[in-house]
Amino acid sequence: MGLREAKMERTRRFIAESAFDLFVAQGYDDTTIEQIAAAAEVGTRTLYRYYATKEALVVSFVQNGLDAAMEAFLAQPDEAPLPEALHAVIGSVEQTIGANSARLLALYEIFDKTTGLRAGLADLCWSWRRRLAQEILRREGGTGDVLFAALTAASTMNVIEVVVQTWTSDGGRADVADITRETLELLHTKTIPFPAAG
Amino acid sequence: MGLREAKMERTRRFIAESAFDLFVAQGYDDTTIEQIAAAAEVGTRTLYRYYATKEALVVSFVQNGLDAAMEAFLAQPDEAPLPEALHAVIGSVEQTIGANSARLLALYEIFDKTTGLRAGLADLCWSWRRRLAQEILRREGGTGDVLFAALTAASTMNVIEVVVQTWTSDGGRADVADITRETLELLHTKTIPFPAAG
DNA sequence: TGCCACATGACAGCCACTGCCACATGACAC
DNA sequence: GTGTCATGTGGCAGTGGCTGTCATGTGGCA
Repeated sequence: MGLREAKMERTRRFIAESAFDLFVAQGYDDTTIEQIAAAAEVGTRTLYRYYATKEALVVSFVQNGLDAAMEAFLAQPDEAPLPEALHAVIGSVEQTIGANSARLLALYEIFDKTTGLRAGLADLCWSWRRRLAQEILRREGGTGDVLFAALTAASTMNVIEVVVQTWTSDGGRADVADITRETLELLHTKTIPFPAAG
Repeated sequence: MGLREAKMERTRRFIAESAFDLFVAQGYDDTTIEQIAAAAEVGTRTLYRYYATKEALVVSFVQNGLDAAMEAFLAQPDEAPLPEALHAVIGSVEQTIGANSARLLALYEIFDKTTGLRAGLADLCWSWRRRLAQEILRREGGTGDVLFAALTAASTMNVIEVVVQTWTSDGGRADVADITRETLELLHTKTIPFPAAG
């Protein structure tokens, strides 16, 4: 990697960090792009070359975690049983939470206080879920049914949501491993009451 | 209902219609609020009193359909079995599709061409799903587990998504009843491969 | 060292959205 | 009908997110 790319990567990270700090300190809505750019020591035009929207500055942190989870899934060989591959996803999430607990708590506080950010988060989860469904379909040989893949992906996303939600609402005190274990156990004890076909 | 409220309701509808027509004719991004306000014969300031954001002008149509579906669920007595209540939701969606086929197709074309609208739609589905999970939890006496409610709501939302997706991607030619029947049948033939608890 | 590609940042401008205020118009009492 | 009040309406100025464009500066490479 050349000196140029390295500097850009550093700048990219610094911008996100600066934005994050400002959001925590004075809230998302009350922070302007100009302030972030000033704190990150770049022009506003440059900032927009790194992050397309203000929302992206917040969402990028969650995106990084979800990207890692997707990579963990793709790292599993296609021959491995699907539940095992999905377990790798959950494992990646556990690891992400463990490695960024403080930041995650602050992050979810920002999301909580800023209703306008919910859409961006929902969209991110939606895209990720869609992507996972595609990959599941590919693993199954491309001949599997779409609904099965969609439901499986949705369930996985749901586990992640519930785990993160439980963990954060507890203030991050509980052990993530305990929460996921309990959540996954619940998954096996209950069945979804699907409505009957007309 | 007084003369005043009636006029406001008419205005409200007329604004959404005008916006919809413009979006179809020249695209979402290329339509300004001023144009919509002019077409609806109101001031821009007034328009914002009816719809908080430009996005809301599009999303409101989907929202109406989801609202009806939620009402159909709530109309079921608490004593009715859950699958039956959920079936009422699907039924409501079927009905909505049948009664607004032309508009729905145009609507989803707008969503397709405008990537920026995806977030609003995802957020809407997210809120609805969350609400449904709450109501399921309430039906079960409030003592049920959160994950079960969340998964059930997610599955229901998934069925709706898949049905609508299948129907629209077919150009609205197929019979909605056939699609839902096949979708619900699939739900019973496959089980989700939940990962094992750690 | 000179050239090129490209990252940067300043400036002007668009447009979604908001606060504020004057005005008009239903609703209601008399 | 008429006065009065509550409330819907719309204009105007302003904020801030975001974009196109262009001159400038800097790393990369011959």
